[in-house]
Amino acid sequence: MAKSGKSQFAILGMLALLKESTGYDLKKHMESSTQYFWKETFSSIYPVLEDLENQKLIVRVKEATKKNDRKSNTYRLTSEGQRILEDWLMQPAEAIQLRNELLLKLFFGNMVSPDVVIQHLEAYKKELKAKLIIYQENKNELSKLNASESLYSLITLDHGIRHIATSLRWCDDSVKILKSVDSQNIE
Amino acid sequence: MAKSGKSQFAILGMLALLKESTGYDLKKHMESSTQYFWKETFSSIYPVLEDLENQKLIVRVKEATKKNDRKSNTYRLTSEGQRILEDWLMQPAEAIQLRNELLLKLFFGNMVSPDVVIQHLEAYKKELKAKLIIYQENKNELSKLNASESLYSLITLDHGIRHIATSLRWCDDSVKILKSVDSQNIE
DNA sequence: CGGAGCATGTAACGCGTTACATGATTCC
DNA sequence: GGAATCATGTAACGCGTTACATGCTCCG
Repeated sequence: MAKSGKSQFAILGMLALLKESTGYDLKKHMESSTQYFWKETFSSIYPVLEDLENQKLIVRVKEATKKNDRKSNTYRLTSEGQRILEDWLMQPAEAIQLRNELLLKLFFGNMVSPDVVIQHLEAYKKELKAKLIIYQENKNELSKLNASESLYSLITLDHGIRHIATSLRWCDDSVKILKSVDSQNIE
Repeated sequence: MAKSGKSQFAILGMLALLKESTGYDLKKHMESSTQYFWKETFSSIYPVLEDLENQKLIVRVKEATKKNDRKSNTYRLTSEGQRILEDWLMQPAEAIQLRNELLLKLFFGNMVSPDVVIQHLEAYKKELKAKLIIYQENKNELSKLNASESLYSLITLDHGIRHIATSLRWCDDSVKILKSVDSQNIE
């Protein structure tokens, strides 16, 4: 019953990292670390947490007893939860199948003016640049920690940074191509 | 009623490209062109086609009359469909929010042996290499056409190829890092 | 004759997202 | 006092995926 999927493992993993956490805090930490490849909403976190508790994969170490500190539920992994998490970590990851609306629009680019396509690319560039700044900041922060703590965060973050750089170059090159084609048509 | 979302536009766009097509053929063409950033299943295509017809965005130009050629329905865009498609093409594309299971597993990499992580990366590399070959073949095919026909296909395909190349390099570099860390711990 | 490919659909399910709803606490 | 943040949840919806179900035709 209730959610099953991958959210479960994302939450389990995050809980393992934090040792102890509330649902709220789990989300905050995801926002500052996994946000670019994994997000959860409160609407999935709380039911999943309940589910996980029912499955004995996590335990509530602090109850929301109406009048204690901040009416928050704090959870911790059980050894069974630890085992399930490790099992999942060892399974091969399923290939992602993305739906990229920008690429879909570009693919149909000949149905509109090249200017429209160029505008889409420019807007995308803007997004990418903003993201790049954030990622670079994150990277700087992580670099201050010792390697054993930040190793895997840095590897995943590096993935993001490299892909942004690649996208940025692709945007620039594509815009150039479109502009040159456009000017040829005008002549 | 029935599907709305983006599938609608993907199908509308593909129909515009093909001028006339059956649902089956639409899917075949997507498989050989947009598959790496957009896919549709028969279970979505047929209901969407019905929906689109009800909305007068497409018309059935050949009916499946039990005993005509192959009992297939052939559709074509209406001018209204053309308009709706162009409207959508001009709207800014929504940012994709991906869920990348591989990255999630890597992020939690310190909970398992580095070998497990390396295996994930190697498996991913294998996938990427297989894809790269297909994309490169597609690119060769497209290069034979004249530029105006293949321009946008090449741009989107190029996006895929570049990102694969980037991922491949990232995998290699990450494996190297993990192996060096691993050997340090053994000492 | 048999298998691959053509062709169309339905039903159920999974599962994430959005909107809705509430209330305490901290800080300015 | 009021905004921002902490904190938790429910209900409905959207919408894609999987499994199921069927039948023709072309080719060897």
